[in-house]
Amino acid sequence: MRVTIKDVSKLAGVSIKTVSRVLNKERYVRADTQAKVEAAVEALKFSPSLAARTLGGRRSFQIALIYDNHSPFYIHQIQEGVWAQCREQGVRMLAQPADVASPTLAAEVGGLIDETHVDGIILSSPVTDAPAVLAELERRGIPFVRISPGTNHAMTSSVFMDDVQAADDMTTHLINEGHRRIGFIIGHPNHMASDQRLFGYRRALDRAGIAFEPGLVRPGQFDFASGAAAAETLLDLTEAPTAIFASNDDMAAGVLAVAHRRDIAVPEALSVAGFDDTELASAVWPPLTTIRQPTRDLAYSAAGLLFAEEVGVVHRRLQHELVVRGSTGR
Amino acid sequence: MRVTIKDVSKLAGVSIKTVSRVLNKERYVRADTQAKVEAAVEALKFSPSLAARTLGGRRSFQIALIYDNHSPFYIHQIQEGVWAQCREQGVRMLAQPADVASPTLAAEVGGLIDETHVDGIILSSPVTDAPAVLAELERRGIPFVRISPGTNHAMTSSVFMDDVQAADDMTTHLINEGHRRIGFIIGHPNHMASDQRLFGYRRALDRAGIAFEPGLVRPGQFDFASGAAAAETLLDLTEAPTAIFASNDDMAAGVLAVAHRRDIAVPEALSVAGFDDTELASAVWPPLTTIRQPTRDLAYSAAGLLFAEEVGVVHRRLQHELVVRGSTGR
DNA sequence: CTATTTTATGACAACGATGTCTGAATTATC
DNA sequence: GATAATTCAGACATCGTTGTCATAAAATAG
Repeated sequence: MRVTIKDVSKLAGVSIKTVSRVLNKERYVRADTQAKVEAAVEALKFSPSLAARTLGGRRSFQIALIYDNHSPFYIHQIQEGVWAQCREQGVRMLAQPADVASPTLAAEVGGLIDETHVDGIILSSPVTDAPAVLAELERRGIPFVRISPGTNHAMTSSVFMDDVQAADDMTTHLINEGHRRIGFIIGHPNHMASDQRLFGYRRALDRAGIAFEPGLVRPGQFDFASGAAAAETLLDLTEAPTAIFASNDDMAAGVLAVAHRRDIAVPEALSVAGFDDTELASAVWPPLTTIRQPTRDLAYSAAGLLFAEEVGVVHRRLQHELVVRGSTGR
Repeated sequence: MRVTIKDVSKLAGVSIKTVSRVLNKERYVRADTQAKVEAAVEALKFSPSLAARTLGGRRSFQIALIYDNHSPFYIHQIQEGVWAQCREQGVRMLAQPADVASPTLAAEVGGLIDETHVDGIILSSPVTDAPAVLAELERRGIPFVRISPGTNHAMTSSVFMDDVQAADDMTTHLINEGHRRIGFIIGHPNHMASDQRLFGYRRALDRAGIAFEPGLVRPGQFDFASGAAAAETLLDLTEAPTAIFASNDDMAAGVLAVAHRRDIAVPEALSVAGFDDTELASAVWPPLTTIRQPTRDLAYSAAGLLFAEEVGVVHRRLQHELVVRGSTGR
């Protein structure tokens, strides 16, 4: 049979309430009592039932991570970061895929909260910017933190990086290498970061006095196929770009593939840049010059904010980094 | 305040037990009573508390997926598949990273079960073959299903593919393309599949009457870096192989990178083959000839077996497929 | 038409923790 | 040394469901 708090209390010779106190590190427990209880917990290998703690108490020791992002790398890093923080805090993580386009998303999130009583929620882009979800969460007054939201005015904490500056950095890097015709592949329209990266690209061009050419900008979906498709049309231009900056690594890999197929030497004839520095960036040839987005740290940090009490609303910006590898140059 | 079963019962004009009956699709509820209850549930947007159901009842409506696999692609597909099945069954999935090398793993799994009361567990390779974990699960008598276990004699269900045959198929394919010196990169030693793939490679060579050369076989870790390192040593041989078969796509990507760096044309001067057909296989250049492992389906199937009652122990083999792309040929 | 079985519903205890309240033991204060 | 404040520990209600049992109503059997 299951080992319960009752068994522990019996073995330790104290009341169940005292065991509970030790478990929750409450005040007013004598050191020797605590030691007795801890010994009993250890001896019985007791793990308290989350269900009972949730039902009886005010906490559930669970948080949910809600995501809708089709880059496995990205999700993996996000999960990793949140999970690491949860482990430190002794809290379970519920990973919940979602579909931002679904009209029932807010209701589903509400149902999740009712069912699981989660103590808080981490929202990953693009769910960070689904108005219905935000409204639902605010209505319920449940704590939540957003990772890389597109809008910063919400009355809730967030962690993010400066997408505009990062895209600016990358574009400037390409300009400094002598490129004047730089193609750009936009990210998935659901993600606000897509606009910001485009904006950073334009800002860098402006500063360098290079005219913006709409023909050099193509839409994408953050996946390999759309990156390849965009590359095809860009390289078909009579005056093709000498560099292509894709809004994420997956699309940059698509560009590389097209370049290889057409026998265009990278970086000699075409420079290719990505964004995110996921595992993919170093798994392709040549390895991608990219922006190291501190994805795992963003996630770790976000979960940290969720647990930090009394800190109020925090908007924490984490530093990105330009990682120069073999895919750019002249 | 939270909507509880009491509110529903009040609105529907029945007892809470009757609401519970409807929720659990029990027998002996009149059709009109059922309709009344369902209407009330709908009107109040009631979602029953998992904690209370778990505590009061015999089920927790949760299962856990335990994995320790460092290929984000693979994990992603596994999670996807299990999650899809859980969604259909109205059950939550707890994704739990683990470290097979940790001496406390079995205890951690035990703690997880005690804490969450999960109804069942999905084990993904290599946790499928951690004796301490298997013993712990069997001791507790909790249902579990293994995905791609290395050993088949356990008294519990599993889903898998024929790794030996798959590796044999790939090797045979390379032989048919005219290759006689075929390098092989072994997978991570923790994974039983690594041995099986090596065995398939040898079996195909034997059948074709090609002598096995230990020098053409190198150890790997299932990651990019180890694949690249193995490729370096293989290509340094005085009589280098004309084809390299890596035990997974990540390592094959490493081989490709080395080939590119050394200006070895793929597939003209060197054929490269992978295994798994993850997203990576089509994101590199040239796209990898590989074995399509039905990872997502394996996971989906595994979760299905967990929920299927009364079927007893089932060992289900799913079909693999040789996917020929641009990285092999002559 | 009565006895029996089947169907349908409700009352109430139980699950295993935490929260609240109460009181005893210890320490601090004057 | 008496009183007040603080520390420590236990009794008991409570959280929101499901399981068990009792029993009423309806269907079936004889």
